[in-house]
Amino acid sequence: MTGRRQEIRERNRLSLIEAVLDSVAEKGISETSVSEIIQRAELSRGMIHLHFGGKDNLVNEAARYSSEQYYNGIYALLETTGQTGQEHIEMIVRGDLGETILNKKSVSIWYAFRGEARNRAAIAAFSDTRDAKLRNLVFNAFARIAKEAEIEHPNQVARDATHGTLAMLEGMWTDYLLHPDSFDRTEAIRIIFRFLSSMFPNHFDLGGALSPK
Amino acid sequence: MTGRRQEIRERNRLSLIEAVLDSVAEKGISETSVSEIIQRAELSRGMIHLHFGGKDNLVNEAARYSSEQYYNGIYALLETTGQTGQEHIEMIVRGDLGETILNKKSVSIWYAFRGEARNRAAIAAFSDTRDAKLRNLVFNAFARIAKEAEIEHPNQVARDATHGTLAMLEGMWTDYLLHPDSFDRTEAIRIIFRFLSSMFPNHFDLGGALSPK
DNA sequence: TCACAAAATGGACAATCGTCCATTTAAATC
DNA sequence: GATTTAAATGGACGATTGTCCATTTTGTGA
Repeated sequence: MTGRRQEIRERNRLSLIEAVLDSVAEKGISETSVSEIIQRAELSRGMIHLHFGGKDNLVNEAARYSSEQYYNGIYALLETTGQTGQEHIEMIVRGDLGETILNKKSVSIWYAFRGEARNRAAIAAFSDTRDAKLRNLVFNAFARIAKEAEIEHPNQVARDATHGTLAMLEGMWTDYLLHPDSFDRTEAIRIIFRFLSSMFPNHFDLGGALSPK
Repeated sequence: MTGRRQEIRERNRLSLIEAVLDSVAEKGISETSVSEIIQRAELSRGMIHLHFGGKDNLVNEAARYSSEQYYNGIYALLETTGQTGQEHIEMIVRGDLGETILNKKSVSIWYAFRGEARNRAAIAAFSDTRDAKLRNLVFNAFARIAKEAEIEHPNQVARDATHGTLAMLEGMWTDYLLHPDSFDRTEAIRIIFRFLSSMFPNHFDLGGALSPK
């Protein structure tokens, strides 16, 4: 049997990353120590140095991993929906605010890393990557919608709609962070579509995307 | 000369709080140690224990102080403007995104504390207070606007507009956090008013508030 | 000016931090 | 089954953490 060695190695590596994320979610970054991590991963002290060369690198890898998980989740959803611009937007809004992507653990982790982003270039970079990818998806959808709507300055409107929608989603995440138990996903989604249906009445209503005429 | 003793005492107390905020802004929460704080405040090691009973209490006080500063800033602006709903909204939007309130230091501090909010009840409480006060101001303004606009369900619309606008402001702060140098305040403001002018075309345009007819 | 007391000092302290490496374990190869 | 070697272990290490208090400083009132 070959490869077993490497298989265990990679499993341990992943255990460390997941231990960091669990700890960050439960206790915050400042209480995520080496002792805390290896205890959760049920591995020995030296493993962090062996696999990552130090605690900081491990934390950075955990941030990257978490960021990739988010984007993969959104992207997977996009492949299950229709191809109109408004369908894409609806899927992104519903996905970004759905239980799978927005939950207590993910939001704790995300904001914990954000809080460190200003002082850790590596973490800021992953935060950015996630943003840029999503922004592109959303802009392409709004660009199509704005063109179809036959309004003036469709490109600028698409840019503004992208910026505004993403900002609103971001703000909804903050609401959830601060009040996870009273947060109302349905209401959050309706609010976003209320704004979008005012801007593009032929493409959205309060319930989400409209079929093309 | 009496009171001089207490005056020095309070100045030192404040120095400690400001030292915490400076350190959090520059190095993040996890690197804000007792040594770092007393070095910045140019005071002795024992002062933290003497004035606050421990480091955690001091950090909590710093979070409260910072939160109060924000609200005071917004509130001061409100007193310099007209009294229509749309003027209030415009002032809050412009104020919240203006240099005085939104700058590199304030945003670093705010997001650093947010990242800890999930794991420190005291900090979450201040975060909430700031939110609740602002939410109230904004809702009252939109309630007047929605009533004037003579639309259906004015109360629900006002609630949604409040929620959406605050979420967008929140999202703009995040943009600034991640890209303080390329962030465009004018653009951010225009985007918000683009959304608002779609919802309330008689009250807003891309430039902000409209005079009542 | 002197005695009193409040405030500030700065070092001692145990606990914990992250790093590193000599040693042990166990998979892979012969 | 014996040998090789990569991976994992866990304790030693110096540095740093936050707390606390015996001592010193300094403003206040007699």
